[in-house]
Amino acid sequence: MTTGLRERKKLRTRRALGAAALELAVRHGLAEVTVEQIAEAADVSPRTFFNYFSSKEEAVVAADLERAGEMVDRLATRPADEPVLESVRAVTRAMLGEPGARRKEWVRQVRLVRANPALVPHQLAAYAAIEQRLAAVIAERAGMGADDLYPALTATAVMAATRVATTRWLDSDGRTELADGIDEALDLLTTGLGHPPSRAP
Amino acid sequence: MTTGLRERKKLRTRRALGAAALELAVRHGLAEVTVEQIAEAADVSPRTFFNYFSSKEEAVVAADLERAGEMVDRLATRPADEPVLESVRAVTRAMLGEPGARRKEWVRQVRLVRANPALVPHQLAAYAAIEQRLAAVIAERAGMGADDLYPALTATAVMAATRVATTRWLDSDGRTELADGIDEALDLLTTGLGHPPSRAP
DNA sequence: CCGCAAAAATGCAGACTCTGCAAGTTCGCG
DNA sequence: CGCGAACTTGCAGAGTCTGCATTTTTGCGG
Repeated sequence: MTTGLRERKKLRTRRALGAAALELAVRHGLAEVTVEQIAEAADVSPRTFFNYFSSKEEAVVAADLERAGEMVDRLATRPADEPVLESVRAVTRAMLGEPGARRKEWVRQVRLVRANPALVPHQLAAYAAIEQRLAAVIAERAGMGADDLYPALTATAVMAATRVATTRWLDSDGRTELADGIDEALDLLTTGLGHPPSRAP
Repeated sequence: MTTGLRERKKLRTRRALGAAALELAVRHGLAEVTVEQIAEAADVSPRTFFNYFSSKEEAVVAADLERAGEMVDRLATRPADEPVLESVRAVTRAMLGEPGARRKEWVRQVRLVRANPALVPHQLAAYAAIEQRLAAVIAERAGMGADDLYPALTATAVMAATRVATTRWLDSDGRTELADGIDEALDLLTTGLGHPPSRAP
């Protein structure tokens, strides 16, 4: 087992801090929340907070980073001969299907980011970190290096597709299905962006 | 004319601050530079610095934001019946061709970002701002709304392509031509990411 | 040319962020 | 058990960033 009591406790603390940050930010507004409050809510000292995150923004975004990381992990387990974008499709649908309380948490977080432009840079930074890992997975599939153009570009494009679809879904305010939006975006990437899609079917 | 003396002076101050921030960061390392030093170098008070930028990171990245904005402006002047990705190609080549001292400045800046991960979020935030405008231009071309999927996704994808190509170009350390890399990336987007490109020609 | 109202720049106080360092505490391995 | 590594914590200090009141510039109409 890779999980000593030590590691588990650290993870719990980390999550507690992230959750507290999100909770407080949603309730009082990001700007009104101080690191001291977050630390107190998670029952650690302010100094300890900074041992885990370098800012409250990072803490708020941490859960999403973890989530995206899990997505890449799952991607790595898909059959190697499946086209990459198909794998993404499958994993996305799977993750969107399962959710319990985590999904609600995620939606709150995404909404918070929209409401606080100050969070955007941090969210993007988190995604950028994931992109690296995603590129590695794609590269392996394609039998290329992680720094070849195709894997790198595909990784960013996939993240972009997800982001755009998510944004549109939020804007639609429940009138669309997120998984469908992501499918549509992935379709566009698959067939190429050379021309606008012909009129809706 | 839209440019009163007032506006011009403001722009000059803004640029002076950005340039000073970049210069100092390159010379002494980003972490070693304080807002006070930047302000002094630009001959304004520290307080004034914050009237223009909300952090030194933002100041460092400002020039690139301006540059990207110019790119979108030029894009808007291309013939409306030209395929979007072709327009991007043309504008990119044009801007990469012209440069005088500005290009060197840009390269320094991009290198600085690579060396300081702390800048990544800010760089990405700048690009995200541009994406909005880019999406609007693309939407107009395609006769769609700026929040339709195609324009939004294409805009992010184009930015992503540029970013990836730039990164790869930097890594290649002068052994490749940036414009070629961007072309290649745009080709991929045009033909679709469904399959890895067949072996090199 | 003059003087005025708007726009900018500035100084200052104060709250908060974040880091290094030097203790304490806790955990798990032998 | 008992020790060393890993964590947490407190503290001091430099720096960031904001609001507010004040002073300086600038553009304009008379």
